[in-house]
Amino acid sequence: MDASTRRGMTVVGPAAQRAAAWIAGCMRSFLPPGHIDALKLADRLEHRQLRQGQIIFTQGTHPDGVWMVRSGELELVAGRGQDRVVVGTLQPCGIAGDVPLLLGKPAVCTVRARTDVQSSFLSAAGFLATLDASPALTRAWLTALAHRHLRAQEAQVRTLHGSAESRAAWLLLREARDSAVTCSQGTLAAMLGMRRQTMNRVIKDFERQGLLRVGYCRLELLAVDRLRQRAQDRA
Amino acid sequence: MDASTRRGMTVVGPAAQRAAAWIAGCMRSFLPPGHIDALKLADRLEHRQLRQGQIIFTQGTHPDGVWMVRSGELELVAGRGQDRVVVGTLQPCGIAGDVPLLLGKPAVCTVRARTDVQSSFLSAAGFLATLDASPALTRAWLTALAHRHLRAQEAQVRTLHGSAESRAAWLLLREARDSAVTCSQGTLAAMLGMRRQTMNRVIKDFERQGLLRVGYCRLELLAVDRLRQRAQDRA
DNA sequence: AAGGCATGGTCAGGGAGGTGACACATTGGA
DNA sequence: TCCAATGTGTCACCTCCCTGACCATGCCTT
Repeated sequence: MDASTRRGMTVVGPAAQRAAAWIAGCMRSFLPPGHIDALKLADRLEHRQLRQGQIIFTQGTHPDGVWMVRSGELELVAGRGQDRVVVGTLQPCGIAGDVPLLLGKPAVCTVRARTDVQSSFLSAAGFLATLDASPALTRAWLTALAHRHLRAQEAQVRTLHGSAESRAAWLLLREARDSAVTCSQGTLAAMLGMRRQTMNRVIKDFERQGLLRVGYCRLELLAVDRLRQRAQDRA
Repeated sequence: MDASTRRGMTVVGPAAQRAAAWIAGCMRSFLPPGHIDALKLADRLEHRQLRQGQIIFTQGTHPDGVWMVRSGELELVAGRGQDRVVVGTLQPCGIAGDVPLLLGKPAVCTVRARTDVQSSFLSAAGFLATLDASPALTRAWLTALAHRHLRAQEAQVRTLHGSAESRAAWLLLREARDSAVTCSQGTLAAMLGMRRQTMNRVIKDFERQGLLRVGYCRLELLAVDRLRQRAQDRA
């Protein structure tokens, strides 16, 4: 924890300023540009590094704060073993833990670091205090949550119907960063409620058709346009 | 439209007061009790009656306001024909249209009145102005949206896995009002991404086992506890 | 270098659910 | 009162995906 974050609200250290700049970047579409309130939030943040595989909170428990992803990826998991379902992933600027805190209910998902993750942590008290202190941030948070909700609804529409091929193509396009998807085929399957074997069959078909290249825990998308077409067939 | 809603913010008519009481009831878990801001919102509301089957906005268009359900049921639909998917339903206190307005994006679902519906309508401008004017209401709205988001995530977890039986049992429990589900079997099937025939098979099985009674566009749940058990088998 | 563990690749068999079809019931409006 | 639209009930067929199994490969730790 940076000493400058201890000095209170009036004096703001360089770490907090960097954090504020990052937050403003994250919420650039949700906050009036250059709004000073980002600093109020940045001041309460605490940097946290997560190792790959680390679990930050578990299904059925109350998170003790909010995590905001700065780099790396988190995944939201429900169930275990054969019934493991990956409800979603959080890439940079993603937020975890706020919904259970707002509702005072235990989390419905376990949140796990898929890669090493740099994150900003905001304690439960700090989170609620920030919302009370800054209407502009509350409004921005509302918009950010609306964004996540829309994404979840889209996912539901896509996972309810369509062949394994079309759903897989859609998922790959959604999960890609720089035309590459970096997670195991088993995890991809768990995002669509299908089995590893089925996902592997689809992926190898795609590879044979030159749509992508397969590596270890890595898929490189070679023909995004043709994949997009596959995603729309029999939607 | 009530004349009293035209008199401005200072004088509040009885209709607005009734609306405020209703809103306070809806958001009782989200707003500090007795908070005066409910009146600010109630003052902008306009009563709207919807006939069964009426569509209030369509997938791909921009809603011109926010609808809040006072009685009856709305359904959120995506796709058409064979690919029709029912993403969710809104029962009393449900809200439609706010997410697209907040994001400035077109709606991903068509919203349709499943029954005759009494609703309160809030224009787009009124909605945004209300959020700007009342931090407490913004905060309440954030919590209400968190609630919907949690519900959507639960739905996704349940629809990704499990047999037709367990998913159907879960859905019936969720959609029931007073131990009865009032919609067609086709619509129930569309909520789970399955076919009418499959849903019918499951329902008739349930009926043979005494779990429910089948009517025209109506299912009466007779053994909620045993249904709940069915919902957990092979989750 | 070696071992353990996670992941990738593949196959045969079986079953759950989709497909298309048809008859009948119910509802609500002309 | 009749008719069209919508919903219910059921069937035979067939496809797609799950199941369980097995081995190969890549990665990390010791």
